[in-house]
Amino acid sequence: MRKEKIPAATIIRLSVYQRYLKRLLANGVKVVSSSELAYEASVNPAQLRKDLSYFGRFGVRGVGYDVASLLNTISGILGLLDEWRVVLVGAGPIGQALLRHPQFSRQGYVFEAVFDFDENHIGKQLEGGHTVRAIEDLPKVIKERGIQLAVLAVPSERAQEIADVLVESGIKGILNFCTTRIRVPRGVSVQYVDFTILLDTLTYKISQNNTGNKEPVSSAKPKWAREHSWPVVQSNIQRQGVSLTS
Amino acid sequence: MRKEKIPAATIIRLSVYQRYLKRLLANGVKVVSSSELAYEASVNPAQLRKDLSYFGRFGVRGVGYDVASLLNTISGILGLLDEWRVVLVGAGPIGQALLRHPQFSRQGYVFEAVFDFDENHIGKQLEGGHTVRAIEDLPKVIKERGIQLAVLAVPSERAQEIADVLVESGIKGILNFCTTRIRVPRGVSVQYVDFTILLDTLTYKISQNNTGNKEPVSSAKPKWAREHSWPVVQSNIQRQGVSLTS
DNA sequence: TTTCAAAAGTGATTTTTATAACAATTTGAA
DNA sequence: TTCAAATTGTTATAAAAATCACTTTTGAAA
Repeated sequence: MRKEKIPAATIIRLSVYQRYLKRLLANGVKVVSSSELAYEASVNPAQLRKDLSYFGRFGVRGVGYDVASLLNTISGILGLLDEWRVVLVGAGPIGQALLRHPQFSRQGYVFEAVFDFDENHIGKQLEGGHTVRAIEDLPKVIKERGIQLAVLAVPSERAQEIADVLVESGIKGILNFCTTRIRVPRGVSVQYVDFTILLDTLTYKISQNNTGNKEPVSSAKPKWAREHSWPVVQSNIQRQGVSLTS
Repeated sequence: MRKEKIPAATIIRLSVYQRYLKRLLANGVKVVSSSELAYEASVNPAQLRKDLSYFGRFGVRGVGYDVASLLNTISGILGLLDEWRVVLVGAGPIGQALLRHPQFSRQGYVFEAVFDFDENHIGKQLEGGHTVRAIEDLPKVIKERGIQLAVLAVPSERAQEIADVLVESGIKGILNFCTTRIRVPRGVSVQYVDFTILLDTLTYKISQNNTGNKEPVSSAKPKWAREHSWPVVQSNIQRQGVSLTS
């Protein structure tokens, strides 16, 4: 079960499972079955078991998974047992909104420093106690503190230029809110957050439906839904990626 | 070439192609080859040609694609030739940042109204001339103006509840910034924007690299990169989805 | 004209991913 | 003890998607 190539979609699903496991744990649930957890995450239970099987055997047959222990296992796989420090580049509306987004700290991400190249922003105090610093300080801060993650929220025209600086300084992962594909060397990963692409896929679907060009819908209830008699809302995570990684 | 099932990833790539075509057009480029455009979008040129072939034949052999015409074609496929009106639910930091995000209007999306259930927000004037309205007004506004798209940026606990209202009111597509999977009936689509999931995939990769558990890297230059002698930075869009649609 | 290089379109093939199906294990009740 | 129900782990199968490799078309230079 080792050594096999692990689908990118599996990692994304692990993150979703992790989130629901946290909620179960908070609710005092001790044990969960693949069917239950898969239902929460809107995936096929066989998929969930398969996803886990890439990494080992964590359940008890006939019983299910221990919530606390599976949560810990998945967090470990994702590398989330420790805190991750992140630099934010770009203190515009999106950047500032992210600083205040509770989900980041809840998941163990800590914004260490904020940078911008706009003279008007530099030196400004932001909510949360961050002071906007000049891009020139980036390499120093990243190297000194050994930071590996960056959130990139600058105007798209400057995305590549900043990405180069980040990579040069030792950043290993970039969460990119810009609308340009950036190029990074092997060993550095990029994930894109691209709202309008997603909206475009929605408009595509709506347009299809409106023109009567309906998707061939398999109206039958999928077999796995019958494992339990839950209402079917097939909103699978399959193929969700947004990978764009390199 | 019609009637075939169209991969979700194809639609996402169309959106990426569209964006680069816009830039080419703005730069006065008249004609582009599949290799050039594919390089910009970081995909395999055969992939691009195949993506287009689902919808028709738009190029000229030996020549390439007319930029203006292909842009128009793709925009039409995606349903982007008209303006789309959107309601925003949730006037928190993320929601407000989105209102100010230029990419939306550039792509033809117009925020028609903003809603929140927080008494402290309701009635507040936001930059851009929007006044925050109470959730109670949602159904009326959506129905009266025939709005089909919604951006959902409320606290996750309330996501499903609001989604139900949106669906009930006639919304056909939801861009969901909440961290809960929402359930919607067939005919309604959902796209998830989930920052921390993406960060988690970055930490996974970084952790892998750090533990020496490297991905099996195919060090050879992919064949398609040899079509032109460009430097290879394999950051494919393949499998990017974030679909989670229903 | 003829020839050649460029480049689209597409069927065939390969790769990747998801699903199904079932044997193995566990628990608890008869 | 034995049996039945629950539920995992995993192999086999199917589905989906990406890539290749080849054919066709075009335009331009010789």
